[in-house]
Amino acid sequence: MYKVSEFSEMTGLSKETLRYYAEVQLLEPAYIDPNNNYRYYDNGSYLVAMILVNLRKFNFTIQEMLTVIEDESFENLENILLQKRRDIQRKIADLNSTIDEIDQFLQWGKEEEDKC
Amino acid sequence: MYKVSEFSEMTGLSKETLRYYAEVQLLEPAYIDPNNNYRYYDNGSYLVAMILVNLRKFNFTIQEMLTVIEDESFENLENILLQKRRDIQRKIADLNSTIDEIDQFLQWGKEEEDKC
DNA sequence: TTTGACTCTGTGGTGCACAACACGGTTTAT
DNA sequence: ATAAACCGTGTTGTGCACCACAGAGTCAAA
Repeated sequence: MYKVSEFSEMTGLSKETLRYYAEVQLLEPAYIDPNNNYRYYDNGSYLVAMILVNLRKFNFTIQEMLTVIEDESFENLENILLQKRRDIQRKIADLNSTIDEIDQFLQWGKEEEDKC
Repeated sequence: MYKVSEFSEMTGLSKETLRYYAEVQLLEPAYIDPNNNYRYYDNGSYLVAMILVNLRKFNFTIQEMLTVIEDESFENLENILLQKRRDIQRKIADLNSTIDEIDQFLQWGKEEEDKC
């Protein structure tokens, strides 16, 4: 059983983040001492935390992480990851068309210049 | 001279956005009636508005748009657009590496599965 | 002239994911 | 026993780019 500071160092998640994750029921402590409300985490928490750290890298929102965690069997994790993968590819496509639009705008600027 | 409603329809910028842009001195009205503080826009405002609408499409922040507008000659517009273009390509690269990481995570999941 | 449409100002809210306090209680090491 | 280090709760703030609303004044057409 680890206290927040220790668990924070283990996981790389700040104490505030851990508190926040507990609040939104994303990563609830394994045990809470009823005397002082101290939060304690265990190795199970650590596994979940590791997954969260990864999902965060993938730009998952809290809501998305919740849907992953709520499915305790992690059966849908793969599907959600694949969905996220498609989202990212869509974003890339959007950015590429933005680049095209910028190029058109630059071209338009050049034509205006030629007119002068 | 156009009043906000008319100018809003012309440009596609909402009245609130126009007010906000006036406030941050991004697009200041051509004339403000001192009697009632009504804001009036003209064809010059329209040209600027058209540029802003485009820059917004390119995900420019207000700050970035300000740097464009403050340079009245628009001499730096091309440079700024090219810089933005590079930023976007960097973002694309980041997203691609995120995809790689997702793929690795998926692979890791499969290996864990095999162990069972 | 009346009525409806328009305009202004000022203020507060939005969403996201925490960070940063202040204040007070608790634990731990010496 | 005492001081340092730790923990809790509650609240506010952050950044961005607006949106929404209330209340009041103003304008334009019939």
